[in-house]
Amino acid sequence: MHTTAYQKLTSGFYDRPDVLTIARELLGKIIVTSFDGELTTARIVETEAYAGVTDRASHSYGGRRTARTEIMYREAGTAYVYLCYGIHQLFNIVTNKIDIPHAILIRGAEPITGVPVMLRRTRKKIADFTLTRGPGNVSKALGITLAHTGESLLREDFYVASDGFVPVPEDIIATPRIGVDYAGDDALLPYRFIVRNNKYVSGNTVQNKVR
DNA sequence: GGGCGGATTACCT
DNA sequence: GGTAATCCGCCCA
Repeated sequence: MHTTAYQKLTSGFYDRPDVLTIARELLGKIIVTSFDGELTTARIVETEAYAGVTDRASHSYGGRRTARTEIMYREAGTAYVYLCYGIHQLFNIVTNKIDIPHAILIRGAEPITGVPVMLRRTRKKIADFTLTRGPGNVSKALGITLAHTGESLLREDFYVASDGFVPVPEDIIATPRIGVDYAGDDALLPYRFIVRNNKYVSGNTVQNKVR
């Protein structure tokens, strides 16, 4: 498997005003990491949009700027990685203009290349659907850590690409986001995008409800 | 300087 | 369905 047919997404893909459109279009795209010469790739099947200062579920709600959230205000195509529950490192992609803190959480992906490397990183023995299902597992399998927060996705060893595949519209479902009950009414917004019937999508209960 | 809780996961009953 | 694991970020003092 070579990456020569992959077209790296450019600044223009990320630098657009509608974070929901970008989150939807990221379905089917491929995350590529080649840290320490170890190539791992996986096709995105689940995303969540976080719509900046007006979104109560977002870390940047109300324009909050801290050492951690500062990354969200950077240029489109920057990686925002943060620690959740003291254990899991969650990978987001910053979108829109500088100072507009939109971000998209990558919640699920389907392994393509480098499964043995992913198995070692996750300390799993078998490559079942849990390998890259759920945001914590996606980062772990692809080797994405807190050290990558603030880094550009336009670089050579960490980016998102297209191989021309696009899910048909009927296979894309929008649902409420997972684990954001604290956000009041905003927890009900359909800002989560999933590929229908894909086993690498988390939260199947919600998926079934929406069906 | 201290206390609390989370954009989760895996393993338990 | 319940909960332990595990720790940084955030807020308040």
